[in-house]
Amino acid sequence: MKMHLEFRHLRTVKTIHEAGGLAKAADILNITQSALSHQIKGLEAQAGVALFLRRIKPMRLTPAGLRLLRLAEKILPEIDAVQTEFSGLREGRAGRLHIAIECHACFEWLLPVLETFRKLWPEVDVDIRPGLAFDALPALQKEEVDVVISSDPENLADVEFIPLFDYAPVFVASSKHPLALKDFIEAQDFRGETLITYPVERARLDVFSQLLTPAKVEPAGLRQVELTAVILMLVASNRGVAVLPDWVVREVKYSSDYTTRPLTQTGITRTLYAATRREDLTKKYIKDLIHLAGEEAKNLQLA
Amino acid sequence: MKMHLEFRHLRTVKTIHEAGGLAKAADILNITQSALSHQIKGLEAQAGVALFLRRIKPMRLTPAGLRLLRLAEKILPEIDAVQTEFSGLREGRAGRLHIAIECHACFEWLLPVLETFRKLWPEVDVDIRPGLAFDALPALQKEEVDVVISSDPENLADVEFIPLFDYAPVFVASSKHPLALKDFIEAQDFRGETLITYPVERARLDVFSQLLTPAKVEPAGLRQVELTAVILMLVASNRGVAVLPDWVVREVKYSSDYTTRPLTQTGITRTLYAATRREDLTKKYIKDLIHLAGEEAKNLQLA
DNA sequence: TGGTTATATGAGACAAACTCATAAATTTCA
DNA sequence: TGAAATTTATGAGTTTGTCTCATATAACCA
Repeated sequence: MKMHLEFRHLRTVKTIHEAGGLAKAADILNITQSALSHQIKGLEAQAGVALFLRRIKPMRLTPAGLRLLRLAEKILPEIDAVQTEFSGLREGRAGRLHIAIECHACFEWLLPVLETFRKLWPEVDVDIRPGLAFDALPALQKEEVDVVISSDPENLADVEFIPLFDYAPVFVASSKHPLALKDFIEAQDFRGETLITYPVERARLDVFSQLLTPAKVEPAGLRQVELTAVILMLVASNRGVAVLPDWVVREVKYSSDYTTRPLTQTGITRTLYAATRREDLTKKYIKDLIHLAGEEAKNLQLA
Repeated sequence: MKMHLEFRHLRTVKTIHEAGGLAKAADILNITQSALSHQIKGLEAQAGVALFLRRIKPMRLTPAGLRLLRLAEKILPEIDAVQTEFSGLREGRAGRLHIAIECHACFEWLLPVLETFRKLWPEVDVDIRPGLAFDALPALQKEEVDVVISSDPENLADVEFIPLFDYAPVFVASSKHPLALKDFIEAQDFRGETLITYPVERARLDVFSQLLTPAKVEPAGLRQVELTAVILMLVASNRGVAVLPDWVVREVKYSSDYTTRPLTQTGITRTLYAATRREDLTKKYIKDLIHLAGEEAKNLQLA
């Protein structure tokens, strides 16, 4: 004997209890009194227990019925909460914004952007996922993340790359370093140096993809460091050289013992993009994020 | 836009998630894959949000779908718990046993009985309600209580009075009290005494209903005391006399400074009954309670 | 790219739930 | 106490929604 309880039944039990009678409850629920009578009769038959005292006239709950009432009072608000959340989603107030960043240094400007965003869109679930920095675009397509920050746009059917701002990867070295005397730095200059980079594959590092790999130059040494601040400290104390986006060295002032130089005579310019699924471009909060990123970029350039 | 969420949907969401696909879930739920497809399509239409990623092949939950999954995982166990409780009720293992006691002294033997009962019937919700000692029988008929302990049986259509045991209301007085010298006590003997009783109406007190009211005798003083132990203390210190069921004075030995005497030459014998709704007589635990009460009574008589 | 697996869709069958009309039971009030 | 009013129950018929069957479409994998 299996009981076929449904939300309808819980709502009925709760309403009959609160209204203090079948007829009034029927009125509240916009349903006939007959329907309710049939409904609870069916429920009682399936449950195998009496839920209401019928001998009494405005009918009341039995202990078993009261148990069901407690269940209703626990469960129904949960349903309502979910309904409310969903209405948020429908109306674009709520949603998920999980961001994958390919460029390791992007924390620097992304965190303040997200701090602002969070206040504007309190119902949006924000997160940064540096974990899948390698294959972020497949993750985007599989809807595991919603935005990918990248400087290597690809031509994909369902993904749109929106330019955020331009930046220049610049050479960073200790002020006492011999190369600090040069006007600009070329690939060859790295030959005798220890290069400090973020711990990601070479293809994702501007130094390699834009300079060293094309010139087939291999630095004397390599060292991988997670944090921007630490990279700059190591560079300042002349333990190696690095290449970082210009805004990083402008913004972060952990030490003044390093100098920056452009890469190549003309300098290298790159563009940072926000990649999203085409369908998500209609979402206001996605557009807002991109806008905020642009604003933040301006601040950084001026700094 | 109203969302018509039902338990069925929660089960579906949960099963699809666990099975890792629509087809497998359909198999587990003993339903066609088509039905599930229709079901979630309908749900998504009404909710207005996508619950599953259809671009991916074994389809997966969207964030909204995951929200629903969390709801399912919270709610479904609650349902199961209630189902289990109800099956207990159906099979007579569980139920409610709320007892109203008209006779105030009955705590003395009822508590140990219930202690035993509780172990035998762990799923029965036991309670004593001394509050409605006055109109206990209407409460029984309205299913507010399930058993009434009373010594005044009435002839009611739907209520059955089952004799539990006989007892004798006996006179209790200080050992130093002049009446302690008499072989038996008559109504007239109360004329100069202060009578200590439970705080209930006269009609419910054996002294009045069986002795004083018929004889039109009024004691010199009256004092109402809640607790049996206190009544006996007061009697022992000669602050008044009392009439209590014989088992009380046999069992409770708070003080040895009091003596008991029978009421009238022949002694008065009364019977204590358990009143229940006729329909409840089929319940095993009700029969068991009555049986246990009889056993306890025997112990008291022997003590 | 073609085979395979997984999901979607449409039409019809079926069952559940509702409405309407009315009966039965309980309470109220004169 | 008995008639009126109120409240719940019941049966028949209709509507609504959910399921199945057959088949189309889409994604995955080699």
